[in-house]
Amino acid sequence: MPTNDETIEIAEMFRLMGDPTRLKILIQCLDGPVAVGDLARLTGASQSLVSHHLRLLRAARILAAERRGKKVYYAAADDHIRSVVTDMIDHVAEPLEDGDA
Amino acid sequence: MPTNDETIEIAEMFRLMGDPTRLKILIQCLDGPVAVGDLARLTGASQSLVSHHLRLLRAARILAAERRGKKVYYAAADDHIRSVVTDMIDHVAEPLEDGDA
DNA sequence: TTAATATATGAATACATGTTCATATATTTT
DNA sequence: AAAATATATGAACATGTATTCATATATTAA
Repeated sequence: MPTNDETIEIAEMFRLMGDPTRLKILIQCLDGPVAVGDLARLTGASQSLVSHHLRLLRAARILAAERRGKKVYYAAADDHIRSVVTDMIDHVAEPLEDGDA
Repeated sequence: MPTNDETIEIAEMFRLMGDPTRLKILIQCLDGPVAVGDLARLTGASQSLVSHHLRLLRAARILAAERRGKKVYYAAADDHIRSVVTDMIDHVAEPLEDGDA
């Protein structure tokens, strides 16, 4: 059972994953580093909006940034992030279970 | 890679888990059914607020309700929900990893 | 039926937040 | 140096939402 502070921290991470635009960005970053411009293209969001969201995801250590020349590449911070997201993807992908569990 | 609709659905689940009060409720329901009144006591939130949140969690099939006499008991809907939450708890509990992964 | 307990709901509100627009900063190229 | 490309940031706004308060509904007890 997490402490109160941990619970708030966990909620904060879920909250950040709980916006469709941010989640799309995050999903695109699961398999490897993606440049900001590409994220904008892939998600259909504006460059500005993507940048704003990236700042939040970076601050929460959900994504990690790395600069290569003019471009900045973002990738999932670690395997835990990846597993939480893929777990939820699997959850939604599966058919509904029986109610009498 | 989830479809756009699936992504929105996943974001909605994360969003619901992303509020501290709701997450506290959800965590209390991980190990077994808990009555509404007890959830209010355990989380320190008002009965009304707990009920409002329970409605959202129930509607999203994150929690399942079962009535026994006067009381209504809530529990995590399935193992996927449990694993997503416990995964995140483990993630936060662990020390920071090296950046050169 | 009335009273008591347990939960749910509707309205109102204060606050948070996602998005856009304009602009600033950083990096490379010429 | 200036121009071009890529990303970041600040302000403003419109919308969403967590919470409270009062009240309604459901179930059991007397």
